[in-house]
Amino acid sequence: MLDIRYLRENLEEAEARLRSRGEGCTLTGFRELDDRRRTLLQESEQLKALRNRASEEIARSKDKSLVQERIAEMKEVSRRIKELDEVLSGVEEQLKMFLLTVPNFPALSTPLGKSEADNVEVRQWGSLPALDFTPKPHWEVGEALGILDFETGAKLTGARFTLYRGAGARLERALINFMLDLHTEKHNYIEMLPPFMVNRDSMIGTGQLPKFEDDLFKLEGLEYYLIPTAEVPVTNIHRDEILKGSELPIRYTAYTPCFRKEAGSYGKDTRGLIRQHQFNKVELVVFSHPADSAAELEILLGNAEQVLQLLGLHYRVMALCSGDIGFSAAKTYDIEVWLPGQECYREISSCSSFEDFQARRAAIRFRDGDKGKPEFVHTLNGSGLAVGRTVVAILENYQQADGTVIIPEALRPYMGGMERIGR
RNA sequence: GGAGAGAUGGCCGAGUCGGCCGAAGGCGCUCGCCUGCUAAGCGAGUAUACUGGGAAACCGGUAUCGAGGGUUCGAAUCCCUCUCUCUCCGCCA
Repeated sequence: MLDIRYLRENLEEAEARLRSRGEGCTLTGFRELDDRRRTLLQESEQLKALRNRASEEIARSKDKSLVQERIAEMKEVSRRIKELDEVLSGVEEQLKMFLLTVPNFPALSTPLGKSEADNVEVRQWGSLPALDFTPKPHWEVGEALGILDFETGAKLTGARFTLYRGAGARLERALINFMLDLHTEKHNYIEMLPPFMVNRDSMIGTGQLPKFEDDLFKLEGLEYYLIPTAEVPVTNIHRDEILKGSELPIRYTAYTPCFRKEAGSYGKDTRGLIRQHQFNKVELVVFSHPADSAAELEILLGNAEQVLQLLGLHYRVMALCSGDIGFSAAKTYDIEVWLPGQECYREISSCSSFEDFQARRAAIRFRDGDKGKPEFVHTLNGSGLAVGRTVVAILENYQQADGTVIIPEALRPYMGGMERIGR
């Protein structure tokens, strides 16, 4: 959510900043709604002040006829207040809905651009694997090894669900543990295991709702949603709290499955593990002092990159342009891993700073020292990494001519010493 | 699922027959005093949001005692609904 006072005082500037996200991001109607609200509020509050004074007078006064007169007057005042408050709460609801559906401002350091094509490559790490045969896509590798079973996944549930078997299941679990250990032991994150369903307030807090309901799985008969990312429960841990400035930055990591409807992606990435309705992810979440959030984003990105480096997987880092960053994000880096079987880079992590956008929605604040006003923290998060896509990258990059897959060294301790997945 | 108890400020906890209750008291915390040091003691302060005024310090108004609604001139206090927590029984990993 954007700062309503900033909008009030800098509406033109605000619109200009939003415009870099593309068409359709306007603030039309804000001024009128905001003015209307304040006019109604002032009138209502003045009447309430009058009523409070009269009520006190009634309580103290011994003059019966004066009391009767005041009561009669206040009866009318109360009726008027009720009328005003009904209109007011309607206007406030509209204003709130409006504010909740306006996206974040892109950060100044976010490159300007209209689409994915305008994203900027920041760096590459490693090099393309030298394979002396034609690499296969991971679904072929995985099916041939009997470790990925798409057909049975579809039988059990439907399209975009996969059954992992044997070493495949083990590989997924190994990666989760490897990532969590890395982030907790080397990068100072505290491990969390949150609920995989959250309520509506949590979804509003991080920005999934009210605008993106279509992407979420909702439980029948309950206001609970399956989480699309651990970002939601983990960021909301501190919803409605005032943290101590000295506690910041707070770093949490969490493994969770993620559930996404992937509405509007019909026909896209239909084969393999790339786009599933359910996938595993290890997430990194940081609550930062506002002054440090830019530096924290670089640290977070580095922590995610470390996973790929230890696994020896070639990748590039892209700075997303203003037209491509997500609704809540001010700045986003995507890490794209090289997939030789498909001859392309694919997103395996997305690391973002939301600045105070989520903090304002979720009321996550901090106070420096003991006096001083509470301020909104900055929130950040990133995948560290998407586990299913890491399996994809390993299968494609470490496949051998004979169809077996070498297990990256760093992962072997987590695979019971296994060095290679064969038939 | 059945029966009962509860939800008050950072924490504990009071709140009488509805008014003088943003809310006693204690703890904690902050500042000051005092004492070789520490502990103890003494004094003062210590919620948040919205809103009006002001360059600001700050001053005024409104709201908030789990959430929402109702009764009333007036609700932490009375009534209704919901949520959550706890205890007992049942069931269950």
